[in-house]
Amino acid sequence: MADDREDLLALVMPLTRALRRIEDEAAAGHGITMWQYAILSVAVERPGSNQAAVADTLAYSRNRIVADVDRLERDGLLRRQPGADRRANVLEVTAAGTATMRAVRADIRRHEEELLAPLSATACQALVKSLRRLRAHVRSS
Amino acid sequence: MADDREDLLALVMPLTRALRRIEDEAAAGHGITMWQYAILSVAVERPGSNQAAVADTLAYSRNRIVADVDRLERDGLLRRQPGADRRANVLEVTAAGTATMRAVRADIRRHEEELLAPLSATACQALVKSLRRLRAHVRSS
DNA sequence: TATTGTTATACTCTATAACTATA
DNA sequence: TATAGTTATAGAGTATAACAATA
Repeated sequence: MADDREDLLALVMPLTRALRRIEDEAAAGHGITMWQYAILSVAVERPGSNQAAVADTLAYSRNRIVADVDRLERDGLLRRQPGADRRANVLEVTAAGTATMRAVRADIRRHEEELLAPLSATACQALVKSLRRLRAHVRSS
Repeated sequence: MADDREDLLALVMPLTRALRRIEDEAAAGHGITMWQYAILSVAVERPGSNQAAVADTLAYSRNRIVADVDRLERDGLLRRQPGADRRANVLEVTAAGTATMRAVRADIRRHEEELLAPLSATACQALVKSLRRLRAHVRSS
């Protein structure tokens, strides 16, 4: 009853905040937002995805992705391509879009390394492994 | 360059979301919000704290805490006590407030256990240890 | 009938700035 | 002058509902 262990949320939230800031700043450094970077990432890694699929993968919103895709298309980082299903827009990332995505990702990786500095290589591997397991678990429940 | 490792944020965000929902629902189950539960927790664990100190501890806002303290005081879970510095309100949790806080915490712990189920006891300890180290690191930077 | 993309709307959360009373 | 608490306001973020085109 008098369980005085610390809340897990209080343990994880500072880390999440720091990671969020890293992605915000890295994306802003290349003229896009964190969500736009995430959209480019998924569109590159899962070619043939439409807007709904990308939004669902990111646990993002099918409404809000519209404005982001508008912006990415206007800036020439991505194209809406008609697919077999003529309702859907297949998101095709351009060469410029891929380059921007990779540049943002490189910046993110650099700052993530600094953040992980206090952990040993094995501790870091164990952390990633545990986080992957927990993610799979919360997704299936 | 072509660093194809996954973003840490994408790894941590689902976990944070699940923990956030656990706390939201546990607090709502006892008629308060997650932030109000967090305020009660800090006020209990650090007696003599004023509103600013509690807000800072939670990385919350000195503005928004006002309405939460209003609500907690109105419901008899907490009192604003004048301290030596008459500008400051020392937050004194009532017996009812302590009971509510512990009840919410017990519900949170129960759901946290379910969430951590896929990890072994040693993996769980290692995870908490690594998260504590990372939190200390991001706070000091 | 259901789904994709889209738009509009409202609601919540958050950040900023100002004000008061004390110090 | 600086700080604690308070209030008001504006902005960002988010959720919900509706619509047209297509399946």
